[in-house]
Amino acid sequence: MAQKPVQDKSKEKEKNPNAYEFIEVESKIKNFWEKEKIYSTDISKLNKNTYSIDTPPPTVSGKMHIGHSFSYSQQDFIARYRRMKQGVFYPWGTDDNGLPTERLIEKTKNVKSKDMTRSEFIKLCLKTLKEITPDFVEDWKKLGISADYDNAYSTIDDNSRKLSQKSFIELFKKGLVYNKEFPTIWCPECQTAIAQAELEDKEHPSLFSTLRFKIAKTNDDLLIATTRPELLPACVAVFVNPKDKRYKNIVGKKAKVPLFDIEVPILTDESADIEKGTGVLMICSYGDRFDADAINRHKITPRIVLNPNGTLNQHAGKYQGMKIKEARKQILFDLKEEDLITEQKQITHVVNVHDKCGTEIEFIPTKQWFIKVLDKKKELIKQGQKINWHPEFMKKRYENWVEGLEWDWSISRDRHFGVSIPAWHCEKCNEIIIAEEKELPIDPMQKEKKCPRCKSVAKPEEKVLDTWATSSLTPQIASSLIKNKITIPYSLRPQAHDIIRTWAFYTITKSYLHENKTPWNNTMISGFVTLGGEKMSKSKGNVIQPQTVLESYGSDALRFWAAGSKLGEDLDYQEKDLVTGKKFITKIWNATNFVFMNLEKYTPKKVKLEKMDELLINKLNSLVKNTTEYFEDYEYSKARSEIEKFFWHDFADNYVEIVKNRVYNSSGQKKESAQFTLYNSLNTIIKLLAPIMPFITEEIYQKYFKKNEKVKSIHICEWPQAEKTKDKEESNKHFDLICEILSRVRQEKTKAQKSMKAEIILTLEKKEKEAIEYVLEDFKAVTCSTEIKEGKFRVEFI
RNA sequence: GGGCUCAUAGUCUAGUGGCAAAACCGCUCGUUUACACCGAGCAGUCCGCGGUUCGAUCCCGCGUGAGCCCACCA
Repeated sequence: MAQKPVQDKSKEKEKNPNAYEFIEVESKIKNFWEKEKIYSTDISKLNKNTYSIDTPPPTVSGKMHIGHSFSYSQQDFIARYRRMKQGVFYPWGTDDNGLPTERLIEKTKNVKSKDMTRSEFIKLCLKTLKEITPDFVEDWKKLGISADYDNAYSTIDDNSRKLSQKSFIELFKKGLVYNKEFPTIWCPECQTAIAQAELEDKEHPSLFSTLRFKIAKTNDDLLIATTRPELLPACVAVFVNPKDKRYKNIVGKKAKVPLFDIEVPILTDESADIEKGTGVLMICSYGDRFDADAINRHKITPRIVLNPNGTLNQHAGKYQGMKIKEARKQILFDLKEEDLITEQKQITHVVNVHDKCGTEIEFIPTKQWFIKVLDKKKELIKQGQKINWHPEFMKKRYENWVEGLEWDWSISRDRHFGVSIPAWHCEKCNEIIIAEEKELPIDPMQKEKKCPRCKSVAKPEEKVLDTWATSSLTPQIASSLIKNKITIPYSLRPQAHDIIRTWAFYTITKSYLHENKTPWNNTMISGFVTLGGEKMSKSKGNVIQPQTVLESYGSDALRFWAAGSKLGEDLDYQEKDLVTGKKFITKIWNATNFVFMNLEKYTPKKVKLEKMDELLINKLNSLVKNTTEYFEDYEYSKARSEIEKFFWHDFADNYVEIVKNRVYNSSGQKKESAQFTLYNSLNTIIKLLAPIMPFITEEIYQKYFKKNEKVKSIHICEWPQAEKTKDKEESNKHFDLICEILSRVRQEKTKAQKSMKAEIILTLEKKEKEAIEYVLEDFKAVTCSTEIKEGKFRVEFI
C-alpha cells in the first residue's frame, strides 16, 4: 500500500486522477468529431423527413461575442436533438460580404477603401478573409456548434455571388427592381446609401438656436428655431400652419435666409406644428425625410448643399468644403457676430445614425436600386403569419416592422466590396442592360456591353448589392451545396431578435417574391445577453468575452448556462451560473465513475427487475417523454431543468444511495437488476443531455457505452424512446413517496445532528409502511433502519 | 406617442387555476467503499388594485416600475 502524504492534502486533491479535465476532453472530442466527420452532410441520406436548418452565417467582423455563443448554443440544442431524432441538414456559412467586412479590413489593414481601386481593395479583402476566417470559425467549433463545416458557403464566394445576381436579374425581369434618383438615406462616413433597417437612434447634445430670418421688403423679423443652421443655404421654403393666426399676413410673401442672400417662399402646410419652436418650419433639401416629401408636394426645386462625403458644396458660399459639423460651428459663430440669433439653448435630442459606424445620416439624392416592398406589406405580413414563431410574440415584432415601412428596400451600396450589380446603363437611350444568367457571377466593370438599340458602349454599374440582398438567400445558397436536395420551406430559421427587421424580413421577402413560399416553417428567436440588466456594448465597456469563459469553464458549462433561459428571453450573465454548470458536469462525471466502478466485466443483459429498479426506470420513461416534448416545442430550458432535477435528485441523491447496499453487498439477480438499471438509466440520461452538453456526454459514451451500442458517436445515436408502461403515474407517485419518506428521515437525522449512517428504528403511518414493503430491504439499508414499525412517523436513534 | 416583453428568496432564474422550485450567497449540522466541485437543513405579502372562480402568483382589466423595438426629434 502506498503511503499517503498527509501534510500535502491540497496538492493531492489537485492531482485527483479521476477529475474531469474539460480542456483536454473538449479539445479531444472536437478533434474526434472533425476527424470522423460526425456532422458532415451525407447527401444520399437527405429526405423529406430531414430537419433542415437555415443556419445564421456569422459576420466575419471580429470575434464571436457572448451573444453569439448564447444564441448559437440554443439553436444547436435543437439541431442536435433533431439529428438524433430524424437527421438534419445543418449547413455552415460565413457572411463576409459588404460593409461590415469592408470596415473590418479598413481597420485591421489601416486602409481606406475609397482611396484604393476597386479591384485592389477586393483583392485585399479576399486575401484577408482567407487569413482570418479559419480562426474566426474556430470559436464556433470550440463551442460545439454541430454544423457541417466541411461544406460551407461564404456570401462572397462565386456561388453566392452567382445566386445573388441571379435573384437580382429575376426580380428585375419581374419588374420588382427599379433604379431611381431619390433623396435617400446616406451615410457620409461610409459614403453610401443605406436602408431604413440600418438606422439606429442615438442621443446627441445639440444647440437649439432661434434665428432671425427677415420678411422681404418689410424687413420684419421672422424667427425660426433649428438645430441645423448649416442647412441654411439649402433652405428652399418656410412653412407655417394655415391655422396659425400669428403668421396669417405673411403667407405668400418671401423670407430672407440669414447670412445667405436667398429669398424663399412662405407657404402654409399642415406639417408645421404651431406649438413647436416658433411655429415656423424651415424646409431644406434635405434635412429629413419630411423635407423630401414637402419639397415634392409643393413642387419646389431643391438646392442640394451636401456632397456625398459630408462636405458642403458651392451653394454654401464661403462655407464650401467644410464638413457638416465644422460648417455648423462657423455658421453659428457668424450668426452670432451679426446678431442673428435671438435665443439659444443646449438640448439633447435623438438622431438617426448608421448602425455600422454611428455617424449621423443625411438625405442626399442619388441614383439607387430598390426592390419594391411598400405595395406588398399586406402579403408580407401574411407570409409571416404562415410561419410558426417561437416564441409566438416575436411574430408581432415582424408585423410591426413591416407595417412601419416607409421606403422600398434600398439594395445598392456605393462601396467596393460586395456582390456587383449585374447591370449596364446606356446613357444615350436610357436603356438598362442586364447580364445573362450564363455569365454569372459577373463584374460589369470587367466586361463591356453594348446597348442593343444604339450599339454604343454602355456604362457599367459601379455599385454593389447590400449584403442583406445576398444573405436573404441563405436557404437557396445552402441548398445549392447539396444539389438542391432540400428546398424551401426549411424546417427552421434560428436567429436573434435584433435582426428580425433585416435578415428575417428580407429572407421572407425574397422567398415570397421568387417562389411565393415562406422560407421556413418555423423560426426560433433568441434573446440577448445582458450584464447587470444592461445591454452589453463595447462603448459601455461591459463586455464579457466567450473565449475567456470557455477557457475557465468549458463549452459544456457555457452551453448549460445558455440553456438556462427560455427561448426569446434575455439572460443576465452571471458567473455563478457557469459555476453551477461546471459543478453539474463534475457531478455527472463522478456519478459515472460510481456506476462503472460497479460494472466491471458487466455486459448488459435483461434480468427480472427489483421493484425499486422498476420504479426508477418508469420515472426515467416519464423523463424521456417530457424531454422529447420539450425539445419538440423548442423548450430546451425546460428540458435542461427537468433532466438536471431527475439526474441530481432522483438518480444521484436517492436512487444511487438506495441501491448502494445491493450493489456492494448482494449478488445474483438482485445485484444484476441494480447493475442493469444503473447502466441503462445512465445511458439514457447522457443521451437526453447530449444536445445540451455534447462534450462530456460524448466522452462518457466513448469510454463506456460505445462498445455495446456500436454507433460511432453519441450524437448520431437514436434518440431514446419512452417505453409504454402501465400505471406510470402510480409508479411515479410510489417512487416520489419513497424519496419523500427518505428525505424526512434525513431531516430528522440532521435535526438530531446525527450522521446519515446513524442506525434507527423507524415508525411509519400504515399507508407509507405499505409503500415501503415493496422495497423493504433497499429502504432499510439506505435509512439504516434496524426495524420499521407502524404508527405515527417517528425516528428513534439506537 | 404606438407596439411587445418582463415583474417570484439577498442575487439570478424555473414554474403552476388548489402544498411555490433550483442555483449562487449566508448561517446550522453531517460525512470518508462516486463526489468537500459532497450530503441534510434554514429564506418569499409570487409589484399594487379590481374582476372571473369554490379557489388566482398563474386567466382578464387597470395602475406602477423596468427593458426592447418603432415613430417623433423646427
